[in-house]
Amino acid sequence: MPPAAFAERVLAWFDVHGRHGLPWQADRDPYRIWVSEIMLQQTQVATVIPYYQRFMTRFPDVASLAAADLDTVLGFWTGLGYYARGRNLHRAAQWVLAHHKGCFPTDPESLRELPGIGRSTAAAIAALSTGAREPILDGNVKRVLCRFLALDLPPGTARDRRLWAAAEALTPTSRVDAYTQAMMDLGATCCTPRRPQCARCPLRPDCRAVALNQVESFPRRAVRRAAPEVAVTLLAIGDPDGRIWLERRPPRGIWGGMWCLPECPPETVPADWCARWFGEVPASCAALPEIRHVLTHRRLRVQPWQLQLSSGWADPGLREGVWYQSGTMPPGGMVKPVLDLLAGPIGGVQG
DNA sequence: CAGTCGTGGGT
DNA sequence: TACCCAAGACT
Repeated sequence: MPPAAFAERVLAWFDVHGRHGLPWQADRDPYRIWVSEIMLQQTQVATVIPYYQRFMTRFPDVASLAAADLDTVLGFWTGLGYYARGRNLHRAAQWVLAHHKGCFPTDPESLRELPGIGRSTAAAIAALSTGAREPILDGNVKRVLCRFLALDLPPGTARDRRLWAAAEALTPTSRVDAYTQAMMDLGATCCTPRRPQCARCPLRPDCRAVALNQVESFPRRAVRRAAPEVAVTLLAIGDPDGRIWLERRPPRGIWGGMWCLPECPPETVPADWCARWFGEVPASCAALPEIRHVLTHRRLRVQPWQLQLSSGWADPGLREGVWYQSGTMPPGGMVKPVLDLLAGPIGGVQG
């Protein structure tokens, strides 16, 4: 099957069955496309849409994003996960202001200089915003090509080399923007990881995985170890005004740059920790129901404690953070377990 | 280069 | 329930 025929079939399918009304498809503004591509990394379309709408309303152009505080940006990223994307997005916007006079680049070389943009994302932005012939290789395309070629290699650089070569060879010379969107749509809605709808696939007649009757065997999966369980103790310390103490997590690592309840080291008694850092033994100290929170590489057993300070001048002095009134504007991005606690046990009781 | 980085949804 | 995985990039 010649490459031109491959693209023709994919495009014909796309014209009828592709997704055409997505919020980031209204125009070819590279800034808008960029934000969508970053949000869509490892995140499904349905999850992204509300976040994208809010984000674009608050940051309609790269200048407004660059001018904002990182806290404000991460506030709009709260709940999306992989918060390095938000941090990189903010840094990249400032890079564009400094090095491109606020005009968002569309060539792959300039795009690759921006933090958070790898080879595939750079190609996607270029292809979608200008129609340049730049092959992409995201998870959708990898799955489609692994099946079409019955490529029986484990995940890794060797397989990626083959897939990039195939993607390059199959990318057409015209309608590249539509083709790029088409391949992603095909993978997301037809050539799905499980229960693929091969009967509706334009590539079925020439799909080698179909010929082998082993579509779901491709792509080969990585052997993955179970995420280890980690115990985390979070302290919800209330002041006499009913506010909760929040701290910003270090810029790297889990929940980097996000606001969270202070972590009490294991083997340390919460009341002692409070006395150590707040100079006051709390008037009350009670354990709340454990929260189980799953991340990619860890399963957290979050043990929250609720502590109440009685001193009218309670001020940690020794720690960086803020007193947060539940229900008001958060100081920045908040992590999911803390959101849950503030919406439930903490916010409800403390008001 | 293998490990790291969130969260929600589907099965 | 406990997996799997979803428009990857970075170290």
